[in-house]
Amino acid sequence: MLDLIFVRENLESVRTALNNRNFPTELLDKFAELDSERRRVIGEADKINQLRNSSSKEIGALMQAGKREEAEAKKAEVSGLKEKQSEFEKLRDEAETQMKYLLANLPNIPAADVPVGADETANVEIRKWGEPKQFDFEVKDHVDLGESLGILDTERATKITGSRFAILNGAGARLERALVNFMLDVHTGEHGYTETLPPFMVNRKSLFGTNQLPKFESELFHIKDEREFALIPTAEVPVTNYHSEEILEANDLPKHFTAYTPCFRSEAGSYGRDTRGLIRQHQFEKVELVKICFPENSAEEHEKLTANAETILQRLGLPYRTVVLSTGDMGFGAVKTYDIEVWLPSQNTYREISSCSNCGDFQARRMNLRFRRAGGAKPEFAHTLNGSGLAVGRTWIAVLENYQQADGSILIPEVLRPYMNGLEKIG
RNA sequence: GGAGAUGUGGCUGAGUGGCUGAAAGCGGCAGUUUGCUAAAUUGUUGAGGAUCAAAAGUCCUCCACAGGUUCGAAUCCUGUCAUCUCCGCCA
Repeated sequence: MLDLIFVRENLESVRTALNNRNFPTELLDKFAELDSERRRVIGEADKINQLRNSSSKEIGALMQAGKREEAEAKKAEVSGLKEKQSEFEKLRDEAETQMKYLLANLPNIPAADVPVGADETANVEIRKWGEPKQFDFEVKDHVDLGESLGILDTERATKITGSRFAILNGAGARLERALVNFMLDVHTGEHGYTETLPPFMVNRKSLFGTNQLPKFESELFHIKDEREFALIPTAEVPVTNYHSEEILEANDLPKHFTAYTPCFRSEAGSYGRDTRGLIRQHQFEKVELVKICFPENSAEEHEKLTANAETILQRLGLPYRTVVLSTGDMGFGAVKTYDIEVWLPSQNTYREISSCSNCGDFQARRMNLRFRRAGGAKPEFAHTLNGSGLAVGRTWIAVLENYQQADGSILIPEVLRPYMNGLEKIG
């Protein structure tokens, strides 16, 4: 959420930012009018409240002085105020709600160094690691590999649940678990993150805090229950909200969390895409990285977080490239986003395996996450960052495809072998 | 699932209708004192919003949350949520 006063004072640069994001600006067109109306009705409501408060005090004084008749006269006078009061409070609440709706639906302002462009074609590759391996046989994709090895079963998952679900078996399930443990060990042991295991369901307030609501309701799986919980689409939701509604001490910052969770996405708008295999599932596993930090450090923390995610791919020996998303391709709440894309031989291309975003104070303002600098300073909004470190399902795919052998077996990357009971090869 | 209790500021904890944005203590901050540490002592110390060029000042809102009663509510009433205790059930 953008700051009200910031929008008021920078209306044109906000408009430019929306245009660069291919975002409609009609909400913004209503801003000035709504802003002055809001201030007007707040002023009116305050004035009435002030009159009521002072009159009530007078009544109290008169009662105490024993002047009953005067008090009764005053009472009659004040009771006439009630209607007017509730009328203006209603107007005020309405204006506040409308302003909040407007602000809640405006995306974040991209950082100055984000490439301006309409879509993903304007993304800029900033580095590349590893060389795609040349195979001297015809490569198979992860579905063919996994099913012939008996470690992947999509048909039965469809029977049990539905499309876009999968079952991993035997060494396949073990590989998934090995990847999770490997990632968590590196992030906690070497990168200084604190492991956390959050709830897999969250309330609507938390979803608002991390921008899933109000705009992305349809991408969530909602629990049919009067409590209105939803399954988490990413651990970013419960973990970033960890300190919502709090004022942290300066020496509490920065906070670095890593969390392994399943993620649930309805992906309502993507029925035609990636229908085969594990690329796009309604349920997938992810190891997430979340940081809460000082505003002045968030850009640097963003670089480090991205590097932390890349480390996993390097250790696994998986070729990847990192791109910075253009203004037209980046997410709603981000100031700047790096996507890490892993090489998939079967598709002969790089595919997203991690998305690392600096959200600035956008989420912190939504969830009222603040900190106080030493010396009793005014509370300020913290900055929040998040990134996948990594999407485990897609890493599983990348391992199968990049480490496949001519006979259809899978060589297990060295770093994973200790997590797989020393197993060197599947198949 | 059943029965009961409780929800006050960073923390502990007073406060059963008006002078309470809220006693007291702790913590924090600033000063004084002490050779240092520690201690003592004085003062100060919540958040959001409106007004204002800005600051100061003034005003409004907030005692879990949402409603209600009243001229007036932290205080009375209703609902929700959370926590605790006991019983049941379960991993």
